Amino acid sequence: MESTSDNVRAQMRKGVLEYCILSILNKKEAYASSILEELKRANMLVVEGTLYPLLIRQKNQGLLSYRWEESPQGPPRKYYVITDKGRAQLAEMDSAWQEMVDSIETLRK
Amino acid sequence: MESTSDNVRAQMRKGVLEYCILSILNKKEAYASSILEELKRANMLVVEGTLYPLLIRQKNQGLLSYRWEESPQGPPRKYYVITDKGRAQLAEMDSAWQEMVDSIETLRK
DNA sequence: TTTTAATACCTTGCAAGACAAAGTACCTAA
DNA sequence: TTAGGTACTTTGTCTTGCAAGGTATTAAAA
Repeated sequence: MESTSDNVRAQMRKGVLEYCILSILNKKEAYASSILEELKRANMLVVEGTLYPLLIRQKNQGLLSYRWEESPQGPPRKYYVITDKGRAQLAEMDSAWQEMVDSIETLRK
Repeated sequence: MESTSDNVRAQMRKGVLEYCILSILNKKEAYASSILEELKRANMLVVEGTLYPLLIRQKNQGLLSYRWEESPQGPPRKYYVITDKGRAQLAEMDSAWQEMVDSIETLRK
């Protein structure tokens, strides 16, 4: 049982997820599960099957790097860190996002 | 020759296109080519191969209807009109959009 | 009267990506 | 040694954006 509203939100989230990930990692390095929690807090819910491939793509593009770190409990964590290239991309995304907000406002009048 | 910036913008546009179409048609009925021009004016450039299937999908969902009208020059035009269901969906999208703007702001801090 | 150009709509095939679901691996405590 | 929690990864499906090519109508030029 899923509302229309959920579909709408899910659809809109697409394309901005990369921006969200870079935004989160720009503040503080993080591992996938903690990123999921932060997205949840911001009402930008995403699932594992979406996030993991996305992180790998961004890493392959040189926007992120990572290092392994021991966990207090459970298996080691893969901490992702934003790179210089990632920060440059984030700056571009800031402009792109602001432009899109303006465009929508124009269309809505 | 395409800049990174173009990719970023194209990526972000995805998922908001349906919102743009409904926004445009909420103001005034329009045919595909005129919708393309309005999107271009708002810097939300889209191509025919994206727009036509999208209009058909929205029509099949009952968000739009259409009627044929003679053109002053050339073949007849298919004017799309937003339906009551389409307006309800647009209202949902307004909330969804505003929430997303807020979420991004939260993430960017 | 054929050809050209402009306008308009539509379809096909490919590729990217979101997601559900299932799988692998590590660690601790009962 | 099994159960449960944490964490990362992969597979398969479905949707959708888009390039490219196609069809149809009209009017004006050659």
